[in-house]
Amino acid sequence: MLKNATLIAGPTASGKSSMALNLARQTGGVIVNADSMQVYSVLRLLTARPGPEELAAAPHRLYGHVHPSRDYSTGQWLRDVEALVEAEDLAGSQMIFVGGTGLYFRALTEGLSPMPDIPPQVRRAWRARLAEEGSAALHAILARTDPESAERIRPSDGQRIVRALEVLEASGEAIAWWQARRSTPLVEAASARKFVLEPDRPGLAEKIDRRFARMLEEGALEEVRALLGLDLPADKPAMKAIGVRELADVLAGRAGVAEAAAHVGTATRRYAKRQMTWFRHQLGPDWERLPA
RNA sequence: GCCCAGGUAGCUCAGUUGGUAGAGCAGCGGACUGAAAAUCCGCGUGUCGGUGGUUCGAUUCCGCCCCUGGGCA
Repeated sequence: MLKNATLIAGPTASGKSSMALNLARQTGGVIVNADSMQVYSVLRLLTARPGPEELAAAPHRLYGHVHPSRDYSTGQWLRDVEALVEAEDLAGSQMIFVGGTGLYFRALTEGLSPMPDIPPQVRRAWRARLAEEGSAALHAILARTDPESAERIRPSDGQRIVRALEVLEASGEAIAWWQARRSTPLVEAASARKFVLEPDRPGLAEKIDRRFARMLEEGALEEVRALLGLDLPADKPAMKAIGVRELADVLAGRAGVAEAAAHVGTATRRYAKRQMTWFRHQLGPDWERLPA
């Protein structure tokens, strides 16, 4: 278990990366990415991953190390962190986890339930049925096979319904059975310094727009062109990064740059709002809230 | 200056044969255990341009004024 780690959570564009960098410079610590999109290799600009200067100023780990064709996940990230600590013998060093994915922080400090591997064909089959039959029909199936989970999951929440169904089919056990247990947390919460950045909304909205303008100047369109060149299925997580669909529309001539920028702004503000809601209620009072 | 059209939510607009109003978008609140930048749920936030008048009652009808767009001069 890692002691004395530093955790920095915050909504997108709140300045958490530079806070982590400053801290790493002072302490000689290692920065570890806790953001579900910054793991993907081709999306450096669009996911606001640290650039060459930042990377040179302090060690950064788990950034851009995943090919977008892969289905990454919280569990995979946790295993990557574990392997990293092992491989580089980081247990005694200052580790700084930074990112915007609340679930990753929870997995880190509270552990994650063990889950069965899902055979790809099982996953594909349920997803296909979701697309064809709709979430309510699958919820009805879940109500028969795993009534407890069906009770907790809304009939409209297709993603969670499919998850419950695939875990049940792959393992023969209900997802609640798996979730009742938890792995030992990787990070000792009590000795960790935990920060949440809480920017004011209007200021954040401005920063989001300025940042996207900069992304465009630096070549975000080319980045999306490269991603599209991989010809990946639309349901790959990397394809869902904010800006991919919008800039794909620009490349295809379906939208202008200004229109795309407006849509990206809206989507990013909503994302930041969801992040802030998550941090507000899902992270405990032991997290120090910092105005940003 | 005159003649039209319009002024209703942050934006674009609907509507009320007179009983203080509702859509879309934006926004806000919330849920969250391997897709989490995902997925899902909930919520109109309003001097109906201003001011007089008619009326039990005006955002609605009438007068005047202001503003915006178009036309004629």
